[in-house]
Amino acid sequence: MEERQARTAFAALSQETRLRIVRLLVQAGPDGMAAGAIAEAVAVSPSNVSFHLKDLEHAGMIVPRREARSIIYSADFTGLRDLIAFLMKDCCAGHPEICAPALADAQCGPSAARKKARA
Amino acid sequence: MEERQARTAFAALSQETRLRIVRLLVQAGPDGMAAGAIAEAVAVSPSNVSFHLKDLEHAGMIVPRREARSIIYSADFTGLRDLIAFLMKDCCAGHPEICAPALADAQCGPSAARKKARA
DNA sequence: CCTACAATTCAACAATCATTGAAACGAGGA
DNA sequence: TCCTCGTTTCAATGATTGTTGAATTGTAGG
Repeated sequence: MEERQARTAFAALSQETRLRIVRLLVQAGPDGMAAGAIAEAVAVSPSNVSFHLKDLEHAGMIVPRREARSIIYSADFTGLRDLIAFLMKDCCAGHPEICAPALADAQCGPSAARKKARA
Repeated sequence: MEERQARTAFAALSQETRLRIVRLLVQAGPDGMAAGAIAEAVAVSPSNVSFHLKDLEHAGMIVPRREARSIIYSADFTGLRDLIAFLMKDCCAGHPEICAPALADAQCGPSAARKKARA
């Protein structure tokens, strides 16, 4: 991931409403949520949520799809993953021994350790 | 890590000069660099670098120490680690199978895999 | 074709943030 | 003590960003 792209993603996540939207959509999973439902969930006006959704989409954090009259947004797990990778690469650059413990603390779930061991 | 703190960190990293400073200090390691040296390295005025350093310090991304007449800044690896953990927790929440592959891609170095396997 | 609905776009305004240069501060060395 | 160097603080300015409400676009049903 390029530095410029990473900065755009960081900027997107630094805003309260946008971060709440991302967390909401991560929880919602691949099914996603309609723009209107998101607006209601985070309690902001439709035009405002649209503004932020566009920003998040541009930052590669969410992805839209049309479904009947609604537009459904869902988290872009690839984008989120790439951002984590960028951060880890910078954090650990030349100092794996300092950052490595973070991996243990930040494990996603009980299966993660096994997946690592396989490698 | 709290959401508010994470947002402050994201905001800090979203600015070009600040991100360059963080990457510079990560590379510099625990020894860190003096404010003046940082200013020269990223090619901005002393007052401007001071402004950004204060912001990064407030965001928990760097830590200062006095040394003779200079003030030495170094990367706050704990803060960076916490931010990664926050991102992974949000990204993976309820979906470890989607995010887990990121760990393999983002390994710090060749020794990381062994350290994981040990766990 | 007309109406209703979901979402976006637009223009305007308020608020926040980045940059600059001058001035002030604090720690050493002569 | 006085002077110098490294850094920070301050006030002013310009640039970005967030918010609001009205107008617009696109989709579906009567």
